Amino acid sequence: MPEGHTIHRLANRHNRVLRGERLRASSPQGRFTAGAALIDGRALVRAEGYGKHLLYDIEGSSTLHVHLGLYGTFREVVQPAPGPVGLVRLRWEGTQTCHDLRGPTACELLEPDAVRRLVARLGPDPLRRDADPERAWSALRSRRIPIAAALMDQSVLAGVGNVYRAELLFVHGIDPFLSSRELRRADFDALWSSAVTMLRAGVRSGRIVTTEPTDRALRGRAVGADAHYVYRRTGLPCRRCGTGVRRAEMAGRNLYWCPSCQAS
DNA sequence: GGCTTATGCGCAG
DNA sequence: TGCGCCTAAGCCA
Repeated sequence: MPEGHTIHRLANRHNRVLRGERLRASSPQGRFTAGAALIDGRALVRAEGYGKHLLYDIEGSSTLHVHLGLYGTFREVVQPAPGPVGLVRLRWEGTQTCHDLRGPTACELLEPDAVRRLVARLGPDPLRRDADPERAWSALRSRRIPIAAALMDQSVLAGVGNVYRAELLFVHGIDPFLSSRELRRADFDALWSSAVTMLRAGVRSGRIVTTEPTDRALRGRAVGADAHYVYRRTGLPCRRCGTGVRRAEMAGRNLYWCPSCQAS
């Protein structure tokens, strides 16, 4: 769900089915009534993903900014759509499809200045063609926090969340407690390259599957925890060495790692 | 059907 | 550091 891959997948989807059309907008829940009225009947020029943020360029209006947070979801149904169920912050409708946004952290209209400020505080997004990995590298060098915390910091790297950070560090055998400024350049290059690959795979499939088929307990389709090396596998044997996967809390989030494969 | 947990993040203190 | 947001999947019965 909502790490960068979800956001870019939604942006792609919305560009495909909503772009160019005059869209009806409403807020059945009532928390975005004024904003919805401002974009109602206007055309979507372009949807864009930036890290975990969705930005919608609306013709003749401000930019619609959506952040799903932990709970937010966008659900699409074919028209004619049934009446909204539950707390729908934004219902956005084209002729063919209807999109219901529930539980977002942010759903607001932003002026160009605010959009620039938002983007300015984000690090490079591995899913964007304009991403400059050097910015992430220098951000890591200038900090003195565990690499596992740095990868979650959206001003260092935009789009990576708790699942990808655990899997990225495992795949490259990096100790999550290593100081960000001690990270070797070769390891950074490998991390960045894998982030691009993993996130792109997530955009295609809509799920986070990081394990290679040869590393999976079951052949073929990755199911549940089978899709990951260490994320949410506390106590289970590491797929590479058999050591029990460990869990610790870091900055209020669960961190998972193999103490044997990821030792400094 | 109910309970637990969560892929995020801003804010109070 | 801990809380609040307030959806939905996964698990159990």
